[in-house]
Amino acid sequence: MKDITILIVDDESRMRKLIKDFLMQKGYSILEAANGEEALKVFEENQNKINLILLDVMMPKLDGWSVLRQIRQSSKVPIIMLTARGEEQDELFGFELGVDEYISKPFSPKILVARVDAILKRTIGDKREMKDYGGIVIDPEGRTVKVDGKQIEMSLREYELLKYLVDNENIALSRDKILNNVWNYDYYGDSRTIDSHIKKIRHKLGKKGKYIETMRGVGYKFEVK
Amino acid sequence: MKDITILIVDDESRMRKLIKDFLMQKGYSILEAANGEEALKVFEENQNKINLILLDVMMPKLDGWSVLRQIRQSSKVPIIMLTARGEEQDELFGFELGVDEYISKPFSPKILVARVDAILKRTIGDKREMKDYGGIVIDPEGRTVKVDGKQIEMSLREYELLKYLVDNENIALSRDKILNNVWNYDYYGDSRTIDSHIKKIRHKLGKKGKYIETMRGVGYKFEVK
DNA sequence: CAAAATTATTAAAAATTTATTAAAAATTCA
DNA sequence: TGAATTTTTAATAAATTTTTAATAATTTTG
Repeated sequence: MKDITILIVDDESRMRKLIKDFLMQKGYSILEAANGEEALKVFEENQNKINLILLDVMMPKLDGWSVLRQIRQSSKVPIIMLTARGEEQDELFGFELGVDEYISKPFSPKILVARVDAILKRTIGDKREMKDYGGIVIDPEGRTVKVDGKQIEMSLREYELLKYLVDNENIALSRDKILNNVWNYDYYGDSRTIDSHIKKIRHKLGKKGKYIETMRGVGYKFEVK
Repeated sequence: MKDITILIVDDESRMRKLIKDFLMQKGYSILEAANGEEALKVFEENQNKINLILLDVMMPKLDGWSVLRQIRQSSKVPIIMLTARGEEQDELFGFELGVDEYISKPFSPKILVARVDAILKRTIGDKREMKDYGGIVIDPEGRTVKVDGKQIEMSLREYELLKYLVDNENIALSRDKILNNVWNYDYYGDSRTIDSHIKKIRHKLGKKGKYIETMRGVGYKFEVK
């Protein structure tokens, strides 16, 4: 699961900070808004990367319900409402508008994190980050490589070497650098071993093997041509 | 829908009746208890079929907190606490003890029903959900594994290891990660022990054993092929 | 252009990693 | 406690990967 962003909307900065700290600790990226208007602005600007919204009900300028309604016109992003006690009568109303969950203040951080996790799990599942380098698709989580949609088998060193090359796309890498990064720092072997692997990788990549360019006297470079 | 049973614990019979009427109307089965002691007795006798408890805090003989504590020693059944206004300061304390939700009196029946529905949805609703991984069906509640409809016996470690693998479907898991997650963090043993278990699991899965892929130099990966 | 330097290719040796098997140790359960 | 089961260890076999070494091909340089 990679880079999940949560928007926290609350007028109390102390509350925002509290929630932010806990969620960041769990590895989530955070965006903040201090009122309804700001929330809509931030949401609009980052719509594509926001995975969940924590939305306070009681806020100046534009309250949570209004924000909720606006957002629901264009998005199904999961929303958790933060309600102060005594606002319960509105809850039913909220469910109809597509609120996914309520958390009433004061709440324990544990509860908050648990609910956030639960909702994200059932909405995003796993959003994996696969990169496409001109038809070479690498899935780092699954450690797989596909060329034109067909998976190819790669050994550990082959995979790591290819990964290192594509991670440094368009950058010429010296043999030394490659050895230090793909092999252990204390590797003493022949630097010819790189060639062997490059050979095999190129072969497995087929036509796209030419993306690995030989930099004579230096090393290699990955470049989509 | 399966027969869902809710235990209502409150010393006021009028209150019990009110809640009961609404919930029965929604199709739930109801059990009642008029005080803490009775609640524990009823719970013990019907533990297996009770899906949720509505628990009043203020009661003679044995108050709600004590009942909560007792029940939490043996069960994770969802519990909603009914608090009178002014008891809010105890809530944080309650969440730590495993309270799922609070509703403060007086409340609207609609709210009550909405919360009950919401909690049941996320507890029974998705928990009973068995997952099917290409013919391997896992029921986390029953801790059972079926392959092509036939149940297979699995030891603790085998089950946990398989569960960890399928929970991380399509993700390559290093031996370290596996050890840290399936075994204790302080496990010092040989990492070869993983192989032994993998061997056994694969054997038990029969043809589908090949879903557990060896990631040479890394670890293993579960992938339905 | 020829020699030198560098990389590609090939095949085989060496090293590493995993699978398998069986037995020992630990744990559970009646 | 003792039997049964589970888990771990250990040893060996098997499979795969990595490295090495030797030769060929290519590029650079004087």
